[in-house]
Amino acid sequence: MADLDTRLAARPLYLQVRDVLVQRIVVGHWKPGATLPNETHLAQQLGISIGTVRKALDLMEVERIVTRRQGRGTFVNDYASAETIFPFCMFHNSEGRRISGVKHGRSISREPGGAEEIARLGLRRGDEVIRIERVRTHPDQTFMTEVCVLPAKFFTRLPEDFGSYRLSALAQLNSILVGRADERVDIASANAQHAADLGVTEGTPVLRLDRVIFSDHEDALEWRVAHCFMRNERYLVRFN
Amino acid sequence: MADLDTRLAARPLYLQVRDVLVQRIVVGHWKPGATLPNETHLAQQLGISIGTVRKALDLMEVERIVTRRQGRGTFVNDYASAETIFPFCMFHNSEGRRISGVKHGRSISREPGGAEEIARLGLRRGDEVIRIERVRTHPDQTFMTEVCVLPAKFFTRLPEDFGSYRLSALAQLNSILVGRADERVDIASANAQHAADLGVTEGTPVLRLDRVIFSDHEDALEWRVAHCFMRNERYLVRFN
DNA sequence: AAGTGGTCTAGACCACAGA
DNA sequence: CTGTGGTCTAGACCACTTT
Repeated sequence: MADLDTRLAARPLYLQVRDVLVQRIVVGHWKPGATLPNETHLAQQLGISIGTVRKALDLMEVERIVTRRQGRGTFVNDYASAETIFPFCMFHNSEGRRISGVKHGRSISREPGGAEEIARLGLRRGDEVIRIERVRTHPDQTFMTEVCVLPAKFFTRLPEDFGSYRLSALAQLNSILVGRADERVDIASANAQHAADLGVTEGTPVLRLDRVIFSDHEDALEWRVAHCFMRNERYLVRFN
Repeated sequence: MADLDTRLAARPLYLQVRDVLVQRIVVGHWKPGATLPNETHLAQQLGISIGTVRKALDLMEVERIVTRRQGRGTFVNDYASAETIFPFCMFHNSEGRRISGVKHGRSISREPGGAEEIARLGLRRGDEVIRIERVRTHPDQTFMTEVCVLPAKFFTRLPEDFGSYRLSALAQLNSILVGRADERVDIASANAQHAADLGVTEGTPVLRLDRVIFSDHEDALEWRVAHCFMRNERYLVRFN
C-alpha cells in the first residue's frame, strides 16, 4: 500500500490513487506523451486491486489528464502540442473549421497588480502580475486584441516566445492543471487602441470577452479581456 | 436476460441496459421525480451483475437523466421543475445570481418552414415548423427578444402556456432527450422590431445569440435567434 | 502471439438516510 | 435498524493493437 490509505481515510482509495498518479505526472516522473505502466503493473505496485486503478485512470481521462486506448496503453496528455483545452469554445471560419489565429505579442510587463487585477485574480495587495498585450490575426487581418494578466507567482518558468503562449501549455510547463473558465460576453465600444489594432474606426461596437481561467485548485491563473471585430470569423460555443 | 444481449452483440451490455432503462423513462414507465428500483433489484430483474447495472446508472447520471443519492436511491430527473439543462450558459444579474427572466409570448404560428429554417434544422422541404416570438424581461425591462423555430414533427404535445415553454420541459413532455447545443455569438444592429422590444433606438448594436439545440440522436430540436441589450444583466459562459 | 485496455461477474464491506 | 448507493476486491474473458 506504500504511502496510500491507512484505512478509514476520509478520501476514497481510487481518489488517493488518482492524486498519486497526477502528482507523478505533474512533477515530471511521467512526461507529456509518455506511456503509463499498464493497469496490472500499477495495481501490483500500489498493492491494490486492478479495478481501483481502473477507476482512478478513468477519472483522469475524464479530467483530460491522460488518454486511454484499448490495445495500446494509457498516455499522458501533451497540452503543448494538442488543442485539448476548452475544445468547446472556439473561433471558427465560415466553413466551420476551428481557427486560433496567429498570436502576435505586443508588450510584456511585470509589476505589482492594480486593484482590479488583484480582485479578479484573487491576489493580495503587492502581488506581482505578468501583463501581456497581443493581437490575433487570421488569415491576414487582426480580428482580436487582448490583454492577459497572470499572477507571477504561478509562472516561474516562461518560454522564449512568451508573447504567443497558450495557457494550457504554459500551465503544463509550470506543473499546474487547468480546471475551468468563466467568460462574460458583452458589447464594448472600440477605443483608439482597439480601433488601430482591429482596423476599424473608434467607437465601432466590438465583442468583448472577459474571461478568468482557474486551476484545478480554484486558483485564478489568467484574467483576459479580449476585444473582437469579426469579419470572416465566428465565435462558437458548444454546450453539453 | 429478457430481451437484452444475445451475446456477441456489437453494443456492450451496460449500454444496452442504459438504453432499456432510458426507454422505460421516456415512455413514462418511470415518470419524472420517481424512484427507480434499487441496483440489486434491477440486476436480478435483468439477469445481470450488479456492477453492470451500476455502470449503466452512473452513465445515466452523467447524462443528467437520473440523480443518484447514497442512502436514498436513484431518481428520474424532472426537467419541468429543475434548471438542470445547460447550467453553464446563463444570464446573471450584477451580483452573479442566475436569472432566466420572465418569458412573454408574442406570437405563435405553424406553417411550412422557410429555406433557411429547413437548412438549419435539417428538415425536408415542406416540413412544418412551429415559430414563436417572445421577449424576456428582468426585472421590469426587456433585455432579450427571440425567435424560436421548432420542427412540428417532434412536438405533438404542447402545453397551454406554450409561449413561455422551456425546451427541456417541452422535450420531456414529448419523450425527447436533449443532447447538446451550438451557439454562435456576434453583434447585430437592432432593427425596428428589436428596438421597440428592447427600448433602444434603431441601429443600436445588440448581442446576437444564434443557437441550435440537438437531441441525443443529433436531431435539431430548436433554432433560436436572440437579440439582447444588457443593462444589469450579464451573459456568462462556463467551460470545464 | 503477446500485451493492452474494455467488459462482466460475484461478492464483501462501508457510509449515509430515514423510520 | 433497514435499505440505499459507494467503494473495493479478485478474477475471467473479450476486443483491439502491435510485433
